[in-house]
Amino acid sequence: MTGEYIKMGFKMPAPKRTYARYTTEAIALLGKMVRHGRKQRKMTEMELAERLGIARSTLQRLEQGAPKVEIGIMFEAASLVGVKLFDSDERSVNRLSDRMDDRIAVLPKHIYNARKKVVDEF
Amino acid sequence: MTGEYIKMGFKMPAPKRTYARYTTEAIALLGKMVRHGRKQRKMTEMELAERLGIARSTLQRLEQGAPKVEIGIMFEAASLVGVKLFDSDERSVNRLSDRMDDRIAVLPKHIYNARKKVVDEF
DNA sequence: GAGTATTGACCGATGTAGCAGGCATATCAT
DNA sequence: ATGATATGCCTGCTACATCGGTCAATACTC
Repeated sequence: MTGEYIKMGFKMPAPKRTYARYTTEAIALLGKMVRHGRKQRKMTEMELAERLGIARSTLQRLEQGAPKVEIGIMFEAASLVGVKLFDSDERSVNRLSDRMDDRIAVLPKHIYNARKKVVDEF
Repeated sequence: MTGEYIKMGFKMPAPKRTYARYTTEAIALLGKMVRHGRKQRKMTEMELAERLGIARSTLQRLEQGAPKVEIGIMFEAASLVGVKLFDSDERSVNRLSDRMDDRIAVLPKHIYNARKKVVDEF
């Protein structure tokens, strides 16, 4: 029979997560921008890490483009060294956020898909 | 005397991390864009979560703008629902990445700050 | 050149993000 | 109206990201 689950007495090792190349490169680019911005401002890794409240090792992973750093840390680092997210200032981000709310409000609250027939036949 | 450290016999609770308002709102905006993109494509939370290989609860935190989601997941989600990071396509990101390398190569490898006199005097 | 700060690369311990799952509510199709 | 599905919100468990540290190599100042 297909489609059944087997109850294991132990936890299976987590399948390694994969990322699309575009994702990987976007993160790497952001990391490089942070590094560039940091050097332009003549900050050492240690200084920036301290201002961010993180360990130097974490900042290193961040600048190297590790996909598993907290987005909060990454964005905070970026803005701290002068990398503009969204190519707009704070107010613009605010307005964009509100406009997104409006747009979402227009869409249906729930999404209903074509009923999936889980008949599992052939 | 000031500036001394006191060795505690136990570990102090981690000081809660704070984020600049700009950071918080930038993340919230990205989350809303993901939600908007998902609904436009008529995907349910469950569907998108499965395609991303994450739990629905994680996707919810992501769309709500939680600062502690992995940047890899956030970016993957964004590109999966059609949110362009960097306002450019994949090739452009590649070129930008290379150009960042060039720019960084021009800067000094190490940053040397004015010697910090840790004399702790007054 | 000597001296020193920065960086790159590791590593063990531990707090915590993500996961799995449950339940109540909202909102869609019929 | 009724049933079905999606969403909001919550909780305990576990793997792993972060922390804090060390060491060697680099490359800056003087």
